[in-house]
Amino acid sequence: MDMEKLVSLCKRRGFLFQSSEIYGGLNGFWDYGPLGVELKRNIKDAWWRDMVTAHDEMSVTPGAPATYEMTGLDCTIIMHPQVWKCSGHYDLFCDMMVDCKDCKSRFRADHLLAIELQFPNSKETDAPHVLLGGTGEKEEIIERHKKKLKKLVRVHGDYLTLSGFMTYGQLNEDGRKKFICPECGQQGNMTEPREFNLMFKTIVGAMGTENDAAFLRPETAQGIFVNFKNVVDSTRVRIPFGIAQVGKSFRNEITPRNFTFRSREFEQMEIEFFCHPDSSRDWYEYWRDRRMRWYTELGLSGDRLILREHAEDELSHYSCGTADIEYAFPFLTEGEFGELEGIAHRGDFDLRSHMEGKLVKNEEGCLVLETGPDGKPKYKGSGRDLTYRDDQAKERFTPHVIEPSAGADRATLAFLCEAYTEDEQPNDKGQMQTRVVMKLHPRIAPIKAAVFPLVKKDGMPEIAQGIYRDLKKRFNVFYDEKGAVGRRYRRQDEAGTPYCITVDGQTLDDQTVTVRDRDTLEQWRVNVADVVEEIAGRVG
RNA sequence: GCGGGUGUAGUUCAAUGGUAGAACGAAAGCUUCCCAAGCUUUAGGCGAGGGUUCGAUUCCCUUCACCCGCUCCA
Repeated sequence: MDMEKLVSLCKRRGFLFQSSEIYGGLNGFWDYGPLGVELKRNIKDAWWRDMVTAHDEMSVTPGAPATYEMTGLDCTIIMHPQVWKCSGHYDLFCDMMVDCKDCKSRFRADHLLAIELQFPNSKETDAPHVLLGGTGEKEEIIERHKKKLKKLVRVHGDYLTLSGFMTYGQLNEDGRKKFICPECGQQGNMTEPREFNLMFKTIVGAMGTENDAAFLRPETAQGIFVNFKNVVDSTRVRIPFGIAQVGKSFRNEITPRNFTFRSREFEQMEIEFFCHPDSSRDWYEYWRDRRMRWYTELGLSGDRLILREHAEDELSHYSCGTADIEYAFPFLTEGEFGELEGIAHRGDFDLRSHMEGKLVKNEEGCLVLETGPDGKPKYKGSGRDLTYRDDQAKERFTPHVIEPSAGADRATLAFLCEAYTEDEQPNDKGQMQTRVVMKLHPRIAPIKAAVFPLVKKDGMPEIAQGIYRDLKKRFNVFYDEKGAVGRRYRRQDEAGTPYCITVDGQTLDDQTVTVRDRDTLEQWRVNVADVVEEIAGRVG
């Protein structure tokens, strides 16, 4: 499928517009049009209903290790700045970056390492002093510069590497002059480390200063963690249980690209599922499979949708298991997949972070409090007790967290891509014509049914309008009496409307109307009185 | 952020240093008994800002956006 065709259909039919388009647009921001807002809301509603309100906490859901409860939250976008310091986002998202002025490569100042070389056997008193730049292991960095090294060794003899890495950020001015770019080999050509903010910064208070800086949330999850105790205290939920939240998040992405796939303002659908450490692995597997099934059931086909378990070395420092649900978006190259949702086993990292302060992994692989140069905690936690007391087992523990975190905009985009179909259908003269049809699952289709009088006379519009009013009480439906009926059908095809109801001459005799299926073009007759139930039974 | 490409009507595209045309779409009317039909009519555009020029949609610069590649992607 050609992405340009989908983008143009989205604009033409009102699924998606560029934000602030009349002013030239704004990179990384998109608006949902009249059809798009319905589609996206249907997706969010389906998610909320399937995950939260329709969840049966009294019986064991198929595949689940036990019964569990689900509840929801809606937290603010701006939160206390300490939240992001303890969660690790502040350090991670507010980076110092270094660019090579020559080849324009960019590196994180704290990831760009320097290996210092000495040439003790050199006959020259002013023996060359170089710092090899690079990322990764020492051997990798030396390998990267091997050409240059060979030349140096020929002139100056063998070299010694001084022990210990230094990051570029730690180098003094002299060191930076001797630093060699790992990409192009130019020496002393890097910029100073510059601030690079992936979190949107704002000021709280009309007279606020930099001291009142706050951030728009880069994820919804933290609102759930900091409210964990509130939920436990106010709802009588017992572990295992999950808290769901749908809401906007913001990231100053370096390269927003690929339509809405990487936007700077986006909406997440997240669950933080709290369970006992001993059963966390089982719950992780449950949520991984449960979430995968959700997409499949709403129409994302098997071969374009994959579940990808992360390799050990790909895991975040706190995670002991992560899987991505990925979709083969048409704008990606063949064989590539884009992430729709990540299901992460986060252990007790988050709750502990907000109790104790920002955590890091030590040499033994254990999470410990990160300390600053003065030996004190770098970022202090809340000090609140976020452990959980199981009265029945008479046990107190810090719950482990399973996090299925889905992108609502990415899901919407995937459903749009999957739905876009072109087929050949005959026109009224029997000639084959290309038909564009959005084969959206009826449950998420923006318009559930359209009602037409076949022609605008003989009382057909009146009957059709009556059916329209009845349907409108329960569904988003559309009425149209203008022009040829074939044109009206095609319009609905592009909007993804699964059913069209047409009042014709026979209606006047026997009170039946035709129902047309969007995908098969089949038509069958239904009594006017049964239309609402007919549609209800089909759109769920 | 870098390199390349592209910005003309709602969409897809033309033409042009002398202020723009088509197709489809949209709207109105007539006609029409089932899949973008026909006839009539209407509305609608040079991404933005500078510069060169008597005059710029066209040439130049800047900027913004989109596409491709690189980079990045907790």
